[in-house]
Amino acid sequence: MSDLVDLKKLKNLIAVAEAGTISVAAKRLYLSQPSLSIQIKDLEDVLQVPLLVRDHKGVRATPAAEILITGGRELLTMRDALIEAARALHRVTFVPMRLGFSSFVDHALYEMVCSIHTSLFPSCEIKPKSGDPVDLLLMLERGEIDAALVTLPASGAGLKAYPFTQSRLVVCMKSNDPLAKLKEITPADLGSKLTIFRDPRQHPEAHDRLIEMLDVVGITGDVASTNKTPHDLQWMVESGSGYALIREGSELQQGLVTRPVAGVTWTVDSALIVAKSTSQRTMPHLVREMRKRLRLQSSLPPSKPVRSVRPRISDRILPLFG
Amino acid sequence: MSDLVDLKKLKNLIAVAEAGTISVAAKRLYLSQPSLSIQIKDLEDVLQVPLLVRDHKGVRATPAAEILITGGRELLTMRDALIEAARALHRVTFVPMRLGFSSFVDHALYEMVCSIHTSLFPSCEIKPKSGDPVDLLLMLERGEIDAALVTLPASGAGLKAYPFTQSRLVVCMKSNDPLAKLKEITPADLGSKLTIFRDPRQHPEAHDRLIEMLDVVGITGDVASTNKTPHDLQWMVESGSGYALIREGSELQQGLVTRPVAGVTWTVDSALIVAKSTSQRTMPHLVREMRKRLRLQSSLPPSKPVRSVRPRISDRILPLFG
DNA sequence: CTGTCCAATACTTTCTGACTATGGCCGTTT
DNA sequence: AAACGGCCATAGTCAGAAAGTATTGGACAG
Repeated sequence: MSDLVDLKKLKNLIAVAEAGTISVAAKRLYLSQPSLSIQIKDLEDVLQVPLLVRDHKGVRATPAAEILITGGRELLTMRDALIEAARALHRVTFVPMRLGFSSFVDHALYEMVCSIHTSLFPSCEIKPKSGDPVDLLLMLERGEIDAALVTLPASGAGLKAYPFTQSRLVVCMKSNDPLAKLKEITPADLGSKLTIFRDPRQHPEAHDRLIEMLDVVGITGDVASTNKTPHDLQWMVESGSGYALIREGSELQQGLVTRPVAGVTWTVDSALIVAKSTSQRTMPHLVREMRKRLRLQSSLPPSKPVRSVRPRISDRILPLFG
Repeated sequence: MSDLVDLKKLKNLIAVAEAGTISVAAKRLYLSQPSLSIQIKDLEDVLQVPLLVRDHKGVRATPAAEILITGGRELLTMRDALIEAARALHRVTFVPMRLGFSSFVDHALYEMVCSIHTSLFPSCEIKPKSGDPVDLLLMLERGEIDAALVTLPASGAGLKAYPFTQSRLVVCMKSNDPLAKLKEITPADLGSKLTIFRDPRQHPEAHDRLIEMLDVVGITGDVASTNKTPHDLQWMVESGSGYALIREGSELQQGLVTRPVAGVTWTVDSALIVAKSTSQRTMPHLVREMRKRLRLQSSLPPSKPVRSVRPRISDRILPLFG
């Protein structure tokens, strides 16, 4: 019987008791409410003991559950100590995780990757390296870094991409621009004023695709200004040299606004690229946990029919590899 | 990281260390060798510590593994105590498991069911009830028993069958019978001497199918003697009133032998029948564990192309239910 | 050499576990 | 009252984890 009670279940029971309701606990645990309900029910079935008293405003732990909770906490700390002891004995230090990131990747995503990795592997140091996607991919192939956060498309020998987030692209303009009065911009409005771009050399594939997509709606992307960072991009807009496409929800400088483009939905995908041959064994766990957390909060806010920057469906499934 | 180390893995690590080789431990744990290898490897990857020193004659635990093993044992006993405590608090007694069985079901199977159930749920009493399949199924439908071990086919409203074992049927005869000199009997040899049967009223469906199968090879099953138990069946054979079909490998009385029938492979399936609505929440676990144990040792010893007593494939998948 | 024993790898299959959607219950609000 | 909102439970579906099979490779022992 005891094999049917594992530490994960105990941990979740504790979380439920602490939260006072299953739904709240589920949120904290990045689980759905039914999953957690079922876990508790399984415990009750196996032990044949009621653990929670349910009422309309939540749940309360029964005395039996209290025992399990205190004992469970003890077990959990003992397990941690045990692992600590075993690792200390060998005096092993984790090989640091060398994480590359492009400056055009959402900072929150980068933070999330770091925080999840350190919460999973507290003693594993992260060595961040910022760089251009094209360079990062090369470094990955050479084994100089373990993973990189870049925007798709991204390809390289022996690399695997795990798409994490998808954001809509919107037009960035000065707030006193005449077009800023409109709720939406039509492609025609943009005319030839979409001139401010990210430096194509940073990510040639992404640039080509973007130009391609613009072409589809009749916009010729005249690259007048190329920029190394999102910050520079906004400065250029501010200085009045034209419009730029940026990630919806980006933090904006004073005096700038963004407007969606009517009739199209351009999106940009951020992904973690990992070399299949990496010696970092932490990567699969990191990816799994990231996916778990992003699952529930995913999906773009509904606005327009979606049409991706990346024309082929296959890209979404296997954006890269050769 | 610690969430990636669960008690099951620790338990298996302990088993490996105790066994000295992964293969042996796998057998004891009713697992395949690769599964266990992978589990250990996962642990080593997560902890980034080598746990086993492999050589050609097995494995040896590293110091780090020793720590995990002693600590793990402690954790396991603490968990057991914890569960015990929680259950004791509520003074819950398991509702006993009422298990029916037909006397024509292999006794070893019955023993196995009981031993697994009590090893999973030590404090859950088993109340065995022997009876005829037809009666047992009725009792199941009425909720008077929780599960029954019978031979297929078996059907009933709201019942679900879990086939466990499949045995070949062989002809039982006196050892001084002229046919006993042959290695195999042909259906023609049997002629009309196959006259000793199980009481058809005990299990009408099974009887009908058997007659049907005999008919296919041109044997008319003249039911001259009907018997309530396998024991009685053998007595009848011994007394010389004819042949009987019995489960291969059955224990035989003095003076009796069995011979396979050439050209056909008749088999009999034993299954656990469970009422879907039973209040016994232990049943799913019992079934799962039984399947796990039978998986590795399953499959009939190769002898002849197989042809089942039960004519339709669908029976194997869903032998019953209405 | 060849056979045996053990562990590791590659690939496939099974089944757990998590999700979505929905329904019922109970208070609170309009 | 009726409608709404919060909470838990159930049903049904699906992806991914875990287990299995088959095979390879290495290291003796005969």
